[in-house]
Amino acid sequence: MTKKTKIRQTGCPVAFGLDIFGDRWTLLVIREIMLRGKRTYSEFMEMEEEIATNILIDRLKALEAEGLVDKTRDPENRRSFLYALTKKGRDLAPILLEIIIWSGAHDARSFALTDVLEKIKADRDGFEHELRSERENLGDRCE
Amino acid sequence: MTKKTKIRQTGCPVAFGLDIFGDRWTLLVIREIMLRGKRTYSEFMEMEEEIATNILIDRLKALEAEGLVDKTRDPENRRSFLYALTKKGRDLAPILLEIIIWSGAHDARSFALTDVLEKIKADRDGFEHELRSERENLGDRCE
DNA sequence: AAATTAGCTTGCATTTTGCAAGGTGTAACC
DNA sequence: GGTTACACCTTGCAAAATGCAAGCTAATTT
Repeated sequence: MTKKTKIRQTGCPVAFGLDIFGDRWTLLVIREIMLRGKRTYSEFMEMEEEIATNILIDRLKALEAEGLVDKTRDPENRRSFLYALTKKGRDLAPILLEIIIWSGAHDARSFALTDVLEKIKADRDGFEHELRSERENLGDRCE
Repeated sequence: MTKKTKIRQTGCPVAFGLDIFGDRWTLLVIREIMLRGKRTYSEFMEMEEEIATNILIDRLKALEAEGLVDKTRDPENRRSFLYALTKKGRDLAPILLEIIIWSGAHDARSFALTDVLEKIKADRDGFEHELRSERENLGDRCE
């Protein structure tokens, strides 16, 4: 993992959050897990934004180190691992939803995840609760 | 301004948002304006996290270019400029609030902005509305 | 036992960040 | 009106992060 980016010990919650997910890739990995039900390295590699292998593994290790994801062996495929969000990771749901709402309002070209945006608009709290629930494979339907 | 970071034309609202504020500094500048009522370059330079001058001006220019802040001459001090959030910028309020909530729940050391966190807990929608309102000097009291 | 799959590691070029010093256009002071 | 100070930057360079391509290892399939 690339040298841990300097932590700003100012006690500010905004700075704390940015120290963990304030970069161009971390929240995209979270998105893949939370909204598209992805769970493995190879599935993450399939994301549209073409993340580089070293960046992906770096972010996965950082997320694991911060306690946002758990990594376990896939019992059904011993050469694969399963990455799953912890509660701390699932608690990012509202942040992700607010980003989607903001971009939905301010970017005409944000056509992906429109099903998600519709769900948010229809029942924000219900959908957020769904995302935070522990069961897996939730987001498979999101496009 | 440093070469415009590559835009990911995937149409994903999460990626779109990250293209604009997915770095370690942009949302801290927004925080200074929105929660602490700061308006000038020198006031931003006073932030606890010690932003470098070139990074600050780079982010201010990017925010202006993206239409999140307006830059005007200070009518009362011709050598100063005033940076103010546009509606698009103020609409980031919920994202900032959710980050504060998340860190408040997952970082014991996030002691700054506790007054903000209390306000959010007491009346989330009211406080968000207050932040989104057009009048200035709102956040002066936040610590 | 050869090929394939899944998950990485490594080396190197490019880009961004961070740090320190310097420069420019008001404005205030003597 | 000359010096000083303030506010806002600019520039040069080192360090770190990102991006790209190739290669490597262990588990599995053929």
